[in-house]
Amino acid sequence: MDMLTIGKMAKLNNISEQALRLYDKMGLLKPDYVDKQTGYRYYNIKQCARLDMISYMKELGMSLKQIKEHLDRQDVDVIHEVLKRQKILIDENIKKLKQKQKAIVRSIENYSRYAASPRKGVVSIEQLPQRKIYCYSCSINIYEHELDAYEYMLRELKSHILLHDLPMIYFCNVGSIIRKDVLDEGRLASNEIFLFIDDDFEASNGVEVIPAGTFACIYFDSFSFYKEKKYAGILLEHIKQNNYRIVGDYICEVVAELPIFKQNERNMFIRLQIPIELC
Amino acid sequence: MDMLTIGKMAKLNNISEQALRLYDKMGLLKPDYVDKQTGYRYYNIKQCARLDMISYMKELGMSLKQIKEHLDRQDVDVIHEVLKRQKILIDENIKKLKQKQKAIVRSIENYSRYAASPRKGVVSIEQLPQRKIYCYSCSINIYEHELDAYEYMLRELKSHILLHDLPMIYFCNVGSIIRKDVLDEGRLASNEIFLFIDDDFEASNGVEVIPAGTFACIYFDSFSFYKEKKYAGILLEHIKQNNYRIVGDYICEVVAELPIFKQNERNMFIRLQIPIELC
DNA sequence: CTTGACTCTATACTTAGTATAAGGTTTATA
DNA sequence: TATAAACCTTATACTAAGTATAGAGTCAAG
Repeated sequence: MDMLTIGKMAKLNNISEQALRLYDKMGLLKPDYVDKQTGYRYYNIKQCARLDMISYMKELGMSLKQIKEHLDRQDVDVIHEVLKRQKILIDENIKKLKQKQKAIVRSIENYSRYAASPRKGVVSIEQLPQRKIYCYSCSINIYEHELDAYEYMLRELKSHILLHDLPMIYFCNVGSIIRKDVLDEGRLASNEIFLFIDDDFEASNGVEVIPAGTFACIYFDSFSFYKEKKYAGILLEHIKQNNYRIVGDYICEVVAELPIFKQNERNMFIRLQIPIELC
Repeated sequence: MDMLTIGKMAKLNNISEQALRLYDKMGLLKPDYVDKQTGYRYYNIKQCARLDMISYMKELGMSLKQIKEHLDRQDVDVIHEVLKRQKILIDENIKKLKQKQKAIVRSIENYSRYAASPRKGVVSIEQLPQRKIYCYSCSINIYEHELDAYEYMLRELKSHILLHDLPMIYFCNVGSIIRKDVLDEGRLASNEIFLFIDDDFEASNGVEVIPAGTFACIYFDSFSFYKEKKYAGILLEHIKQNNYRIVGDYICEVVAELPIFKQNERNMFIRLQIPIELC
């Protein structure tokens, strides 16, 4: 019966010597024989079985502590149970990753749009697809306040997302909405902000559809409500001049946020959009 | 302009105070103002923008160090690049998780089979579906050696798996195969072990199909080649007695491995199976 | 007998924080 | 104005699963 030194055991199992020493110290895998004089560890090849079981359980997401407990308890049914639990976890994980993936794809599209956007401050007519949004009503009219209030509202929205276990990645693509009737009255007023969400998003409450259609759009950098009012003015004036008919709600979309900060302030790339009918 | 204490800033952003102190120390997010007398940190609500960006980048899988570097460099294109990189990573991740999920489902089935298996040592006739295996040839005839050699071979296989970047989870469902011609000569000899793999497994080399069909099976616990020979004898004798015709390779499948160790040895639940035709 | 490869223990370090202690500050209440 | 509650400070230890390193001892081959 040949004994394996720690180095050979490690190489054989594609694991580090330190890891084996750690397992020894934890009592997870004691060497078959330890030389009392030198402290040298010697392993039996058959101990690979236990090492396999350890890495299998590790792969299933158990901590070394948990693994030790179960192996100590000689618990036959552990694996079956862990497998079942793990299956559920992985299902959830896959679902979350897919959601995240979609949000990332949308983000990528948005950054491309930013890079290839029409000239800032110039009105463009665009065909936009149907989009789904998740609305959140806040206590104040955001156009009556300044950026501080907007930040507070975003915090509210973020807490709301967290509370409802929505993917945080949605948070990077927000917007605000002015309802058509309010706009028709010539007012800029809103107490609604929203997130763009996926088509297959499941939630009964607060989900709304922005229909596909023709939109008059205008792009600008950075943000203040003063600036938004200015560009909204240009956009509305253009619509009036061209005799377009407004057929839906006004949308202010944060297309992308830039990781550049002046005085710690948000640096956003905005697209205002109003659905129209060409008469 | 109201200033936020660390506690308020933390609560507003669903983050711990310690995390904020850490970000301060790292230079990732310095408070707007620090009282020199008391050391109290005071944040501006607008700084939430930077905190949002930090958590967004964190969500995208960047370390705090990386985030700091990019924010310090005022790097506009980071996000676009990180997003693209992240998309690829997530794709891979999803693929791996799906593979793992399948292996887990198979493991669960196997454990159920173990729990509800026919009496040990009794021959049963079973219809088995088509299965795909990934064969690995080893240098020796495994039936001429003892368990030590088998363990060494498993190590070889494991390294092979790692090298070819196959999911390690396959490793929990292995087997060995005795080719029909060898069996027909009345010999128990093999230098092939294999892994059961998924239907959609992509690899041109070494992949083989075990056709669906009727199998004579026998189950037993634990393992030694001596024991396998004994049960193989019972199985073959049964086949001869009943005048069945052997129509394919002999399979020794490790249905499940139990996390119970005597003298550090592997404790396996085995199913021997020989494809037959009822005459 | 020496050299090189190997092993030992002990300690520090990693990440992104959490937990806690001991002490100072602010704010609300009595 | 006194005091208590709530809050803030720094410093240290801890988490998980190791990795990296130093300094000293051991083994095997030539």
